[in-house]
Amino acid sequence: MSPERIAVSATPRRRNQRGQGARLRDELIEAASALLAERGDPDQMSIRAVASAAGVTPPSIYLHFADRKSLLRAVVEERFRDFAQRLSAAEAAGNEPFDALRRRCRAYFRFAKEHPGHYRVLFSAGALGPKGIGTYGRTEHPGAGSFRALVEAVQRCLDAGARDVAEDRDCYFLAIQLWAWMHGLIDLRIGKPEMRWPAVETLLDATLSDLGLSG
Amino acid sequence: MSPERIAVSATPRRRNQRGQGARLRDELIEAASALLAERGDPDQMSIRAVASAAGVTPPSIYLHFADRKSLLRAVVEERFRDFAQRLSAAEAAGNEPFDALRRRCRAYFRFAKEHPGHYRVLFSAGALGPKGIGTYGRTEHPGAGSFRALVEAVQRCLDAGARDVAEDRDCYFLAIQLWAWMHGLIDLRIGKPEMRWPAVETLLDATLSDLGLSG
DNA sequence: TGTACATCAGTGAACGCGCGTTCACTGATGTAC
DNA sequence: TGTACATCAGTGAACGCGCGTTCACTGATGTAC
Repeated sequence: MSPERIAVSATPRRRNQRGQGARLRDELIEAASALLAERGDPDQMSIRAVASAAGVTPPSIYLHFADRKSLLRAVVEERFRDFAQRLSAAEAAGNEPFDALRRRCRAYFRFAKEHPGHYRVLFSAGALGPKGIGTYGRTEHPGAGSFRALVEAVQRCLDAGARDVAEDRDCYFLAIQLWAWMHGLIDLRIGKPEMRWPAVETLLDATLSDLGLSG
Repeated sequence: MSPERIAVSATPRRRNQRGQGARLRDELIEAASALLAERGDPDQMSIRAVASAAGVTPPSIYLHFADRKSLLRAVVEERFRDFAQRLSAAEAAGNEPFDALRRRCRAYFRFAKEHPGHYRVLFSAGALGPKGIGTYGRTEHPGAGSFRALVEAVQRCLDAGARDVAEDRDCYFLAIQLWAWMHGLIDLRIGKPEMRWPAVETLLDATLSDLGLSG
């Protein structure tokens, strides 16, 4: 019954060779990632559950991470890296600014659909409670780069002649509007799956058009 | 140190008079509401914390609620009622459809700003985990009425001549766009307070205009 | 009017659980002489 | 080549904690006779 008892690997795991102890670090991050994907809640990523999923006893986690928060932080950074890379790759496949922006947005929705647990951990308000990751202090937030990339993608659309009705809105303002809208749609869909939701593609095209960011 | 030990009322509470036992039910809902407002996470609303806040021992909660989930459900319904009433009252102060819709939206943002903890419990994806409230089954979701009211407010704008460029979008589609956008903005602001956010009023007016729903 | 009794609004102690973290340890493997 | 030793990658047991829920109980208050 107790979830930590569920063995993930049938083979009970062989101790790493001398000098290869750091491998466990990666295995722990991977196991913790899987737990977050499945549960979608950082509180559920317990030291004991991660250890069990990695086929190891709880104290061995402390050989590689100072505490639970450090492990969580490492996992979140890893997931943000993956997220950023997917979106950039998708955008790069576009051959002009409007297409590129649209591809970036579609990749955003795709990530959320394929990894809803991770999406929630990265972006939902609930992820940052007293037991969450807390503040990042003076180091940059691991998702900041992706937001900058979105702002730049919007700017390229403006440069290409979007919103030709002269407006007082800059790329930052428009990026906030677009991001908030995408996030809200995703978060509400996760939280209220019983509602009747129009297709994401249709909604995205409509919104890009409303914002004056379609070709 | 243990949070449940923090006495909320200095006077240790007097037992209700005979026949007035049901009063504790309301006191428990109120205490639980305060906890949710403060913590913003249903998992933090523990039986023991609620009991302590109400000045009562944990088992007495079971005199009025079958289990933790029932209590949580009762609190959420209460908060949804308050939410719906505020938004309707705000909308009613408008004298034409565009103004009414705008007032409804502003009241939505106001509720989230004044009660961020409750907002998260009502609307954020994180609120519905395995330990959350779960599904409402065949009874209507307690927030359904508010969404219908938004759809109707949008429809009145359409009737009043919004989006005169003939469009294929109906009031439901537009309400989804608007709601997703409002929710995303609120949820991101709660989760990423370190970012530079434009004023909500400015953003709302821009978005209503983009959607063709301003007068 | 007085008293036995029923009811009501709770209480106190206990249960088994999973949690983060600590500490002393073990046993295999490599290295120095 | 053989052996003592150091190092490394973990383990096993335990700590104190808060949790949801249960059970038998208590003591004040109203009611029947």
